[in-house]
Amino acid sequence: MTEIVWFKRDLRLADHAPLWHAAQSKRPLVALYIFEPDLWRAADISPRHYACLYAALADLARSLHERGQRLVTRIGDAVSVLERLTQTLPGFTLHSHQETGNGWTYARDREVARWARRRGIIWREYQNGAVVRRLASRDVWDRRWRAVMDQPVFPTPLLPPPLPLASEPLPAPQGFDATALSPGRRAAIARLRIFLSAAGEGYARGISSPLTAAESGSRLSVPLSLGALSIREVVQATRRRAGEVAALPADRRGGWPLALRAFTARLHWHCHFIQKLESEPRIEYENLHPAYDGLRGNAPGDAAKYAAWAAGRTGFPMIDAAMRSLITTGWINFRMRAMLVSFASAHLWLDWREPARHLARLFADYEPGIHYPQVQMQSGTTGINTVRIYNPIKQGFDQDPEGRFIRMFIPEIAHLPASLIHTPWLAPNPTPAYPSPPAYPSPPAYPSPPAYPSPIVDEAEARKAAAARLYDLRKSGEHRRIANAIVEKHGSRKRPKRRGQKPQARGDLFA
DNA sequence: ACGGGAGTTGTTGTA
DNA sequence: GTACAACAACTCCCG
Repeated sequence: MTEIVWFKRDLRLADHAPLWHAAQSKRPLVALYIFEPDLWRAADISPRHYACLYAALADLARSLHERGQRLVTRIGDAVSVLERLTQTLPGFTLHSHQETGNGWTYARDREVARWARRRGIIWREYQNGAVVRRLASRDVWDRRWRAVMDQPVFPTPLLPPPLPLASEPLPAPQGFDATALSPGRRAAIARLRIFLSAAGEGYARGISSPLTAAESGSRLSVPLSLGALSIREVVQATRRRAGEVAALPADRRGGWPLALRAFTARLHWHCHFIQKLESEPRIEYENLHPAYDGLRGNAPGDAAKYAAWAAGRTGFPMIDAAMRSLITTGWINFRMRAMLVSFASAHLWLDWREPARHLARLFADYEPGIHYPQVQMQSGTTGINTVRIYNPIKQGFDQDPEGRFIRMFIPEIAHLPASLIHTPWLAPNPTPAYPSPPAYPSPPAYPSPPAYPSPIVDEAEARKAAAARLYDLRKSGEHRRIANAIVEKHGSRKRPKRRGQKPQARGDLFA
């Protein structure tokens, strides 16, 4: 009898319930990763995800090796790979975390479950963080989150020696350097230390502007999405740091109390959002609130608008800089993500599904359980959140007053002064802005980049039209009736602000 | 952690 | 010193 620990998006050895329990049996143990070619062809998955995964797997393999074990990699769809393993390992128990992934992994898990039942193989699935499978009610969810995070982490168990099983080598990733995103566990732990000891002090202040967010944010989203760190490990490390800070004299605490509070709140929302997709997987494909069905996405110019948005060529500098930055680095801060979605869904009045898949492919830290609830929230299709339409010009003035971020990613307008860089269409000579052609006739050394486009919509007009349509829809009693049911199922149970407001579940950003 | 307008309060400059 | 306009800063509310 053998224990197989199937690693998915939980690429670590510590705080790993499946590995811990499998190791307690003292039976032979196989640490398995299955490379599933079909998954990597899905519309929301891209080579940059693979580059990150590959780095985190390499780290995992190294850790297993140091503990006298080995990572076994196999290629194929999960059921065939497992079926083949039954020939070498006649009896085994399969251990893995419950995965709240995309529709593809959900379907795959159901096939694996069916296969395991048919073959009489036991598949033990362990809860992932505070995300509860078959959650009956949101009412007790917060308390459960706390209980999970209060539990000590599972230590890395002692592992038995590996079985002589061959690995199939995985393809090398291409075209994306994941190093700066610290995908693997060692890099992630190093980043966590720096964040909690130094970089994170400006967290609350720094995460709004794309100029400062990369340094003052935790930069842990990629390793968290791959499970190279568990949320509980990060929560507990943050609590330990909060204890240290509290022990300092009040005038030596600096920005830390605020920073750590804000960070902890986000760690809490991490599971909170994933729970929404776990409870209602259809929101990857369908509007949470049906009143928005068919509302957008059937106008003649949509394809061109989408293409301009997706390439960072809308003519709105802050939108385009954010998109191009994301394309280049695989990461952008939360506010810019919200702005990008809001612009596609409100100003351009596009259905959120294609934009969501585009962003999923670009976000190296793509976490389906966070992505789809967030996209729907910023698109207004949850029906329970206040409509939030970002003005990209205002965001530019607020978050990048001097235009430094814009200049980094939009060379076409880098020459404009700060007073014009957020509204290049107001510049005296909006189109060319390129050095006049050289006097000699030979072909130019550098292909001259295309001119920066004019804005593809009128900002104020588009925003007002979108707001009017959304608010109009929300007026109906039918809309409200359904929204109340949605709040009951998904809404945060945090108390509303004091001052004797109605004690109902909040329908705001955090719901 | 939406934006913008209206209304309110606070500050400054001027006669 | 007082009166008051002009304007900034802030809160509240609604789409």
